[in-house]
This record gives sequence, structure tokens and C-alpha cells, in this order.
Amino acid sequence: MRASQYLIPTLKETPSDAEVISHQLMLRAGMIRKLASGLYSWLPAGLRVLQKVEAIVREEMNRSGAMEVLMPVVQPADLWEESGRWAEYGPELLRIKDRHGREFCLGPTHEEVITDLVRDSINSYKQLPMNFYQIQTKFRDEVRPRFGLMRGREFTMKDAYSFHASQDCLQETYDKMYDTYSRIFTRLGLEFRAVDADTGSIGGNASHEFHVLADSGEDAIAFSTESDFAANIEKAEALADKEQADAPSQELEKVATPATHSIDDVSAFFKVAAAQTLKTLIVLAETNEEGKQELIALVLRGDHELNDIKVDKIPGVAVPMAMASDEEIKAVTGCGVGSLGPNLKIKTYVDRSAAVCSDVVVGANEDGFHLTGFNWGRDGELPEVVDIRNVVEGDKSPDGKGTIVIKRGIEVGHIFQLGTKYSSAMKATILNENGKAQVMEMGCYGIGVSRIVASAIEQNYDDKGIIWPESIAPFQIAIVPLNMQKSEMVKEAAEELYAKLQAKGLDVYFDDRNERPGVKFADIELVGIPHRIVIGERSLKEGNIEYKHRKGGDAQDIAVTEIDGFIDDLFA
RNA sequence: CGGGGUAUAGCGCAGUCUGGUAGCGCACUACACUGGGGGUGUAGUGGUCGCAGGUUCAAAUCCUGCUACUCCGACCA
Repeated sequence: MRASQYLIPTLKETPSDAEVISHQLMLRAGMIRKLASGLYSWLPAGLRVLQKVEAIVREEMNRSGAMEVLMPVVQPADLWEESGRWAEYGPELLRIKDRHGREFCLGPTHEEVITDLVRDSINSYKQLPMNFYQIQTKFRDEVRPRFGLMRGREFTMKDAYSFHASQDCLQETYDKMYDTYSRIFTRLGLEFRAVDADTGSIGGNASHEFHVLADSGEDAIAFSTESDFAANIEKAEALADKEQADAPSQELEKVATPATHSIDDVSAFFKVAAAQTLKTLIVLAETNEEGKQELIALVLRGDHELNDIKVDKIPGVAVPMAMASDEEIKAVTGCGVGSLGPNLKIKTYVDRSAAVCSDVVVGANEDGFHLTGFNWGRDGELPEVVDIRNVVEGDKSPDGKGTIVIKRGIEVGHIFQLGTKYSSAMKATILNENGKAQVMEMGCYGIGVSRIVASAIEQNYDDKGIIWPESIAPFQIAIVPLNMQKSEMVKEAAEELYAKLQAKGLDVYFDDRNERPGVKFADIELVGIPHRIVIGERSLKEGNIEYKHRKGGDAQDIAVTEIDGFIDDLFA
């Protein structure tokens, strides 16, 4: 492509409303422009990247045996009423009416449409399994669109839906998708992790999220230093650092601790680490038969953080988890929040790590007092032990291998075993071997295509701009002729090379603009083209042209006569 | 939805308090110089100051209402 006939409107200054680096750089590199909040136009160079990502996704999906389809963006409300989601889905679902007053929505996802399609077209177990996918625009009316393409309202997604006669068969396709996704992200040149995810309200048997690792990621992921273990921090199991508590070495002592409430206060007052203290949190219990909500105490080590998703799973606790108010606590325990400790007369659970502490500082359940030298068993009965905290760096990995490291990730893929949620609601059945109607098992598999583009930048940039992975760069190689408008020699050499590289099937960016060298170099670096060839009179007279990679290293001279072989090696 | 901020040329901003001819840098156009890292000079183009009312001889500036954008949080995945 000739730069003089192509639009890449680069910006020197960063638009003030761009917060994250990918957003800033895509704007600056002339790849996208904002139309309205959460809505972006793709400019030529940006679209090239998007299409390269799509191509890789498409190739690998096809290779896995999935079939590509294309379903409408606008979907009738009837289908959503059938699945129950018309009522279930909140304001994120953009609802519209046509001229006849009939209700429709803009599809945030396509379970209903595909299920409708399949129930009409598939009748026998003999036809299964089948896996359908599309690469298409989705719309979700996000509460707060932000971070540019990272959380837009309109975005490109690859979504796939598989149908099965049995759970075993679903598992098989699920595993195949897991492998396909791993292959896709590897080909995209991204550093990623597949993590065990919470299946949440939909239920189902298994779910994995695929995260691109980047400091700006919205999710925290825990993984092991020595094994494949990786899980969303919300789900990662937290182990105690030892089997059982050490034998007591201190006597229990009651100490007056005026104005000492928080864990920070307590550890400062007693000059002990927060890990040598316990904190007691009070949450609401489920409403009982008399319509009253009692309280439940949760004991954690002072330095640990409560995980509310884990708490939701403890029997008897109100869902979603809610902390009791100061008044409720005072009324039941007779003391303030800052002095709570073990041995309360209400149902109590203790975290695994808090259960193996010895000689710790705890609240005395009496305002203004704490106990030191507290030991379970001797000084209080050990309540039921549960896992209710977030994992922290340095914890033992749940699979017993290595320790936990926490990094941030951007969710770019999610695979899910749906089970029969939609197929049963929408009566998508087949006849099984026994001639009986049977509801199909379903799986669904999503990839945020436009989000991948942004996440690739979050992971690969420097102070000069974007550094695209080779597989998705808008152009593979740039030719920069210097002073071509004046130098016939340079012009000839550049044109010749341009023709040659194009003939090799490469995506070439030929900067034939009458700009100063600095402008061209800066643009190419900002846009992030991986390979750069500079043709100038100076080196040309010595029979050379100059090559440099975007990732750095010094420029190297290549003899004009050897350029063919050099290029072939580069893209071998 | 709660709390903050912003809206003036394509981009980044000043001017608003204290009303009086709409400005600066970048970009853009023309010409000249320059030609291996966003170069220099000269001359230009481009704005209903977010919208609608109001006050005033006079409103970017003061008042009222609205809208859009944005940040933090809640929510969602």
C-alpha cells in the first residue's frame, strides 16, 4: 500500500478522554475514531488488524470442525420470552420496536437464535454433535463503557454454540474448544492463561476463561509458579500454610486497648504482624421461619481479605452476602465492631488459615479490650473450618505444586458448558437411540475479537507506540525511501523493492509521501509495523539498504544484491 | 444509579472569576529553504464558544433549564 494513497491519520497529541494505553495508541495511530460513548469506527489500518484476528479465529474454528453461520443482530422479543431472558436481562439489553410496534432487541449474544435454528433443523441424535459459530457484531448497553475497545457497547465477537446428545459428548467438544482457543491465542502471539472460572448463576459443569496477561487487566488471576494451575481470584481455593496450629507458648491475657479498632490499630498497639491477629466479621444469615435474620460470625486472619463469592456458598448465609450493621452487631454481641473476637454466642465459621494460628491477638468481645496469647482449643472451641478468603501471593497452590502468584488479566475468551438451560426452555429436542424425545446438551464458546486487538496493545507497546505481534500487524513490513522526490536513484530502488515484496505476497507499507524522515519513522513506530527497510542515497551508494526490527536492536546494512534471500529468511 | 469534572478550530489548551472586535501550539493550504529522527521562514484557511431560554446597550464570560462526554464507585462479564 502506498502511504500517499492511504489514510492513517496519526496524532501527535493524546486525546484527553483516552485513559488506557491501547485506547490512546489506537487513536494516535489512526486506527479507530469514536462516534459516541462506547461506539467506534474502524479506520483502514485498524480494520486490517481486526480482520487478521478474525482470519486466525476463523481458520482455527474451521479446523476444529465447527461450521460458520451468520445470524441477525436484531432479534425478536418472542424468542427471549421463551428462554425467560426478556425479563431476566436488565437494561444492558437494548430493546427496540419496529414500525408495527413489535418488540425486538439488539443481540448481546445468540443462544436463543441458534437454539431456535437448531430445534427446527436437527431431529436425530445421529446428526450430533454439531458446532456452529459466527463472527459478528454484538451490542450490550454497558452501564459504563470505558477503556476504548476494551469495554465498548458495540463490539465484534466470535461466538460458537455446540449441541450434543450426551454430557460426555459435550465434554469432548468442550475439550476440543479448549485446545482450539489455546491454539488461537498462541497464533495471535499473545501471552495468555486459561483459568478456571466461576460458573455463576447459569450453573453448568465447567467454565474456563482465557486471559491475556497485562498490568491493566480488570481481573486478578492466581496461578502456580510450578504447575498449570490457574484460577480467577474469586474462585481460587485458599489453603492454610500448615496442617495444624503450633502448641501454645503464651498465656491468655486480657489487655485494655482504648481506641484500638482496626487490624492496623491492633497490630501497631501490640507491635505484632497483622498475620498474628484474628478479625471477626459479622454477616447476615438467611431469613428463618419466623422471618428474622440472625447473624453469623466469620473469623479470618488479620492480614486476609474476605471473598464474598465463597461466603455465598456457606449454608445459612444470606445470598448475596451482606455485612451486618453496627447496630445489629451491638444488639446481638453487646460490643462494637472493633472489639469482636471468637467465642461469640452465634453461629461461627473460621477460615482455614485462621484455624491454624497460635498465640494470636483477638478481640475480647468487650469494648476496649483485646486478648493476647489466644489459642484455639485451650481458649475457645474451634468452630467449623471453611475457605472464605481471597488467595494471596505466596499461598500454597491448591494442587500442591508451587506457590501462588497473582497477575492481572484481560478476559478475551470464555468457554462454557451450558447444559440444557436454553434447550429445555425452548424445547430443543431430538429423538435418541430409544426413539424418545430428549433435550440437547449445549456448550457455548466466545472470543472478544475487537477486545483482542486492544489487549494485544496492552501487552505490546513502548514509548514510541504499538509493537504488533507479527501475525496481526496491519502491515508486515514498511519501506521508507529517503528524499525520494529528489533522488531518482532512491526512487528507483524503492519502487523496485516495493514491487518485489508485493510479489512475495507480503503486506507492504510503502511510505512514498514527501515527508521528512523523522515523520515517517515516527509514524511507522507509532503504528507498530514489525519490519522496516530504509532506502537512502548514502547507503545505496555503497550498495546497501538498511533493515531494522520494531522491537529494537541496531539497524543492519543489507547488500541490495542479497535482499531477496534476506526477506525470504525473515518471513520463512 | 450515586458522587466529581469537562464542553471554545481536526487534536491539545488559554480566555469565563472582573461582560466590551475569539486567541495560542500542533495539524491543514501556498511558496521558498531544508532533506537519515516529528526542521525553518513568509503568507493563509478554518470556530453559531455543546443546545435552548433569560439578564444587559453589549454575553464564550452572568442566571435558568437541558444535552453530551468523561473519571471514581456500584453493576456486568
